[in-house]
Amino acid sequence: MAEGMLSLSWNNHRATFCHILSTLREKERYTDVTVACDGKFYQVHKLVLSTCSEYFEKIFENTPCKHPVIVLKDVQTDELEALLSYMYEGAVSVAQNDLARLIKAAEVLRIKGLAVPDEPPLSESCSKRVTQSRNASDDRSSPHPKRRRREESNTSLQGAQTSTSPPASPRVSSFESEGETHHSTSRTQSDSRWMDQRSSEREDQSTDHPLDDRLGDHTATSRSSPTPPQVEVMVDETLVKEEMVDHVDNSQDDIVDSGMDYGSMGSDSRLDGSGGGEEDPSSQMLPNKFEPKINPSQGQAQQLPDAVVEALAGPSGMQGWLSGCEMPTGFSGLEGYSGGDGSQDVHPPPQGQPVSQSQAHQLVLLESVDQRTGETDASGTSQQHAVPKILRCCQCSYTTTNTSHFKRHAFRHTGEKPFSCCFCTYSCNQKANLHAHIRIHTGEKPYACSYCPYRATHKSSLKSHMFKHR
DNA sequence: CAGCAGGGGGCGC
DNA sequence: CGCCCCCTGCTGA
Repeated sequence: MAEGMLSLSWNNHRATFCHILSTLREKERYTDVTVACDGKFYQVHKLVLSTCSEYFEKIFENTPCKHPVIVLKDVQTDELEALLSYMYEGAVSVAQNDLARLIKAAEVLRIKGLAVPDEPPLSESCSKRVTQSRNASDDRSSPHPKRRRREESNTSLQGAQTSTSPPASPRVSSFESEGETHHSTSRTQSDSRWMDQRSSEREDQSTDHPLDDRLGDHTATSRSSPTPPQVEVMVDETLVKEEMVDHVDNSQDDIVDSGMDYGSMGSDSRLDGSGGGEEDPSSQMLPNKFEPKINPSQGQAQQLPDAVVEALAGPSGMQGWLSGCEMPTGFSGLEGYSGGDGSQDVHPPPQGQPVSQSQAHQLVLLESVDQRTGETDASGTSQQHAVPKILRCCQCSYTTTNTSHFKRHAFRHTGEKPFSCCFCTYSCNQKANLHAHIRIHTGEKPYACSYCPYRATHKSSLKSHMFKHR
């Protein structure tokens, strides 16, 4: 269900991080190492130093004390200051005359990106974008990881960072490029942008979902089967940093666990919702065809009362948010009473999987009752009588003769809300309700009072308003 | 005011 | 007969 997974990007993450790091250094907050150089002391952070230099990293590994003092002898203060600025900010301005001296110091300290090839945390795609943003003169950039590996295989790390070779460009160039890239792909100030972003993120997904689509029949745009997260994209190289899909997977695992808990909780506590008290005793007699076939925990779900079922569907609205302006992710055709009309599950079940058809049956058990004989017919095949069948919900006392209403009612128990607002996270199970909801975004107030300028979004509001005039 | 859910009726197959 | 739309009323904030 890749459609339900969103990749959250902090637009200015790198810039913010660098800025905060520099600020912390200026304020000497959280510093845990002192670098002494030519009589001067610099309060810095192990994390930063070890990140930017394996030299420092090894020093800290072999220095268990909490706040070591590192005395640098072969480095001058201006060089150290430049290198610190480089490490904290990713960039430093240096006079051309001082460049060789700075590189020399960087070599001594094995500063990544300057004297030592930096590790490639960037994804390949990200690297490509960075590369594309560079001009020809940017050959100074850090060696490409693959090329670097070759070099490392032939020479020592020290040898690879030859002083004769041009100094690797500071990572800041990469940061800036990445930052711009993220800006272009992750702005989420509006849901429409979010839609665009998501559609652009998945290049293979060519279908946009304009409002009309959303308001229209979702069958045409629904996805019949959930697709796994974009793992194949993640496995390649190191996209983890950017896409965070692995985190989503983990969260899904968590959801699985919680779902199991919910299931056991529901079966134990029997929190009776609205339908509990009025539940038809006959509903307890489950036809064999509705016996749970998936696993025990899912079978428990079928016994859940409305409140629990709806809680399983997710009270936070996150699912709706996850679906966002996308089409609902999971697709749950409620076989037997949905008629394959493209009912969609925007509330993924706690297992992190869309409600399968069989699962849906487990969530809501519906049976038809012959009005004259009173015989139940779960398969809905007793049509030899002309009289309308009474469709009775097994989860509550709802009865109707209208199959459409019956199916619609089933949404209440399955938690399906196929109609999602393209302006916010709201979703509902009736299109008309979505229309009414969208009025709060559009400001439309179609119901005008004929006696005063009052206008209402709901006709019932107007009706109550009209009492004032009577 | 906004959300929710059920009823009625038109329309097409 | 089923789908879809609109209407309506109830409820809670």
